[in-house]
Amino acid sequence: MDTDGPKKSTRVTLQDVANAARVSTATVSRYFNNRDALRPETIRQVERAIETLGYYPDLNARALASRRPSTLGAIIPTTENAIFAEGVEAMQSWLMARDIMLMTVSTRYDSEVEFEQVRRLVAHGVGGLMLIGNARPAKTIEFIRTHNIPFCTAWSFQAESTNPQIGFNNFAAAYKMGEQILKKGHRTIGVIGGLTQDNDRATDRIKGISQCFADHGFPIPQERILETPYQPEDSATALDELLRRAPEVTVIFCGNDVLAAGALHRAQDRGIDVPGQISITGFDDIGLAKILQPQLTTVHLPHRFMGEMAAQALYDAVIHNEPVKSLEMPFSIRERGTLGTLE
Amino acid sequence: MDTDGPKKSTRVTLQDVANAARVSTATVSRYFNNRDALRPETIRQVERAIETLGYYPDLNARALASRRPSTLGAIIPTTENAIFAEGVEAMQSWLMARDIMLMTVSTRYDSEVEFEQVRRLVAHGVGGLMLIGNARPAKTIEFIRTHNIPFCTAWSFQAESTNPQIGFNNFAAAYKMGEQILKKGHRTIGVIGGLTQDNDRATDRIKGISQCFADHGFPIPQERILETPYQPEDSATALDELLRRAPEVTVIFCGNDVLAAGALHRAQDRGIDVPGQISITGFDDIGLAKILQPQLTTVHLPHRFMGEMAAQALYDAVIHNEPVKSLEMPFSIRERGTLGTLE
DNA sequence: CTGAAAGCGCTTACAG
DNA sequence: CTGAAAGCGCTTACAG
Repeated sequence: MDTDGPKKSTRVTLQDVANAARVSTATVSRYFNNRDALRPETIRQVERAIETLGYYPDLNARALASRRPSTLGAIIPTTENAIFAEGVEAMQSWLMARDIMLMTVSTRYDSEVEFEQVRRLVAHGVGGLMLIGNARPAKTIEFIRTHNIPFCTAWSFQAESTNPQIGFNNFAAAYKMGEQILKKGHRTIGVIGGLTQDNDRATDRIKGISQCFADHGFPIPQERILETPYQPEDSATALDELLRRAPEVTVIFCGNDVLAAGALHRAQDRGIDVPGQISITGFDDIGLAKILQPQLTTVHLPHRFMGEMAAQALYDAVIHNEPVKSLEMPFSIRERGTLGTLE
Repeated sequence: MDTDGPKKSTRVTLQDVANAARVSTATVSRYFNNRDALRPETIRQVERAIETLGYYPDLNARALASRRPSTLGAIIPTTENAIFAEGVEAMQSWLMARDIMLMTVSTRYDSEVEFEQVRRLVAHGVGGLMLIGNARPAKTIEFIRTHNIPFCTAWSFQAESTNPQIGFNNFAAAYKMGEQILKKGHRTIGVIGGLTQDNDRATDRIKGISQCFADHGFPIPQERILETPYQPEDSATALDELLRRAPEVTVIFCGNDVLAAGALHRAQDRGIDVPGQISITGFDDIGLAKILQPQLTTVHLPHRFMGEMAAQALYDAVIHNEPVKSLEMPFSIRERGTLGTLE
């Protein structure tokens, strides 16, 4: 089988294939990268050698030699709930079909951790980077630009941002949900939003619902707007606090589905009928929204589509050297069970 | 700043640092890998050069040259619900603290996809691999062994398996849940399990609950055991079917929390009180279990601990050349709201 | 159409 | 303690 004396490594290399096929490594390389340049007969020889040796190229070595990266990075706030999972999964599938690996890491909603993750991924040779949202210390984007790495942000689209963005208008989506809530007759609203620090999605969603109610003549008092970490327990606590401060609210706008689930759970625990006594709305439309009882009325987002578009934008940037262009994604309100009509 | 003429690449390399520090690349390399071998003064020179140039090592090139991998792979059935997310997240954190990147990919519960993912990760140079469970076509493990890649399986621990496993005994856990159910007075049970094809967790859980009820004199008729994909909708459909076949059941053992959530949701939709009229149990104790109303009685697993142990086992194997040793993890029953006492 | 050779960014015996 | 040189597994002008 092995006619060239002892091999030290267990790994089958290009060189091994070249020896077996009695051609140069350049030719074997061309088999993978420029097959048209080879004679049919040569192709067959190489093919046979690859087959019998069970050769698989070392993609890192290829990336190093060709200066064409084989990995991209996605940095998301959390992997532990489904908010980003579906989009990232779609992104990964799209890229894998093109032989690019997506490295996904999380920040726990901490912009310092995010910065560390950026450096780590760059050190690991990612050719492009997707980040979530636009709010973060300037040094992070500076670092990425300095290293000349194509990037985009996602899950947010802000006219005022200079980042390439594949996202949606969180302000407008929250505003629209506000109109829906108003249409149902609600006038007295509470808000349980995510922490707005370095989080433009949380910020814009709170701004959107606030602006909407203000525009319609029902400005939301500051004490009815709560910020909380993204854990169901935190949201449950926030619900208690909100009801203490303003027992008169008839509806609670939550910054995402996880917060809505926590609030719903606590309300039901306290014997409050949803939506009979209090309505609750979510945001994101993750799988959870349809498992809850009643199902969540929430903002639907095109998670998979957004992931694929981000993948494509980065791919074109890294492989075809195109600039990453922004793309605004649509959203819509999904009316389900937790938003009731008043009187 | 740059005294050595024009640079083509934008990337700062070891060579650049060596030039700036007026030492050889070997010395700069030693700064990272064998600092003790350097004079304090040399260290300072190199440090300064690194600082001013903003140098970060290319970890792939390092891995190539040192034959020490910088990445590990985790292949899990799905990233879209939280079943594996917490464990993998813990694994990733543990490895990152040691400068190893974890590449996570999913199989959609398809063992052919899993095989493809193994090849892909190996091509991308992972030094070790974690797979979920022990049931899969033989070629997958053969491929891994042929390539001499350390691996372990997780989320399952079977005495009869020859794989290195960092997992728990699914059979015993299901059996224990069965005892708990019996203790509550239930005798007529239905089962909604996951698809058992190439899935030892699903298989062992069904076996465990079946054995338990049989041992206690209440064997479960075949038609009261349903297998279904892991989507809440599938589970909802399964509940309907189960209730059609056997309206007399007082409790439903579900193969995991997502299935339990789907069954719970459908039951409540049909106006069935849980646990008043029907009890439901889950498995895994993911975050979801505590958001549902009532909260799920389920099997608690040490997700984070299991992830960290898998990380450590693989790390020791890859870096210190130790064999991967199996480890059986504990489990426990979490009594919450969905399992009621019969009369 | 194909090969010899240089090079991608590192590490590591081997000398001194 | 430090450097010159070979090598990790690939790709790609450059010749022919």
